[in-house]
Amino acid sequence: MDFEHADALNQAIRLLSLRHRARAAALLAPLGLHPGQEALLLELARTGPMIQAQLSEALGCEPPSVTLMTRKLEASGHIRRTPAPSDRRASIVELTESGTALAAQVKQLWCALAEETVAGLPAETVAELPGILTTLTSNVDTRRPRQTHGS
Amino acid sequence: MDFEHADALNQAIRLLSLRHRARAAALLAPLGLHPGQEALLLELARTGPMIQAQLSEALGCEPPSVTLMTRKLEASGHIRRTPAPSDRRASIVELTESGTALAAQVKQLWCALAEETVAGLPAETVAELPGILTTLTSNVDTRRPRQTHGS
DNA sequence: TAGAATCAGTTATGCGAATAACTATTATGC
DNA sequence: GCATAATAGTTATTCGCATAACTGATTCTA
Repeated sequence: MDFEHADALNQAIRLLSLRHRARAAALLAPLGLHPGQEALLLELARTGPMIQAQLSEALGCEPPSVTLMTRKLEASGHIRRTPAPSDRRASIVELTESGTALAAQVKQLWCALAEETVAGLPAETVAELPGILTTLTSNVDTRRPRQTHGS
Repeated sequence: MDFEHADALNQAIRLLSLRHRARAAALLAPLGLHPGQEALLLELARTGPMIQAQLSEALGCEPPSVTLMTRKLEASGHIRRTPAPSDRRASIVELTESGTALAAQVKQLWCALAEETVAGLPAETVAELPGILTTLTSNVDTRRPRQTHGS
């Protein structure tokens, strides 16, 4: 691949990151959330209470990041951390009532953001987009080094 | 769009950001660069000397970010900042010899990264990928609100 | 069962990037 | 020409995310 195409691709990914995150930040700000925190709330809403190591795995970020995010979400009252009975090293993280309500709001925002993001694209492109992006992601994934399609 | 699809898309974009950036960081580290700095070098290599406001526009990030990045790249000797003769507010940023050589290395890495990123995708998907990503980006762009294809 | 390796979580630190607030310069309008 | 607006750049602060180094708890093993 020549540099022109390579740069177009890498630059497009970099800019999409910036803009999509900035747009998410703008939508989440009225809820008092910073981008990244919504993923934690949504994961808890989807899967239920879990320990931080599982959150780290599910969110695809490192444990220290989870420590800081959980601390802030706990301070704002959206999650609760309780010691795990079977493992005194671990903390069980779960949504509070406030957090559950907030997650429901985030879900709506999330749909609006996705629709806004793919506006103007043909439906079939939209349909295959998640798969394409997932392939790209696993191609450059240094944590789980390969395993493209989960078949 | 229902939440399942919306979340799949938003999450895929978020994860691609994290992983692509992390992979870029791993490739750039041996050159002494942090991700984001390579874009500045490549822009200077492509367009030539320019002032920071133009860099901010070209890179799609805010002026304070440019201030910090230019300071660090200047400290490591890859760029040079000289006062603009016609405007005493502005600084002209240009590559040094070291920066020019580094940019050439970055170009090679950039091609390798792009090829790695799109591995396993059909050629026609790869061909339309930059356009799709650019559309997504301008759909959520809060700086230049719309104007998808530059026709 | 004692020692080693592993694992959960935290702290410290550094980076990119953002906003807000500020200085200094240039351009504009009357 | 002078007051006002707009522009270039910086500083201060905040956030997410990363790595490195560490503590404490658990598990494996010899």
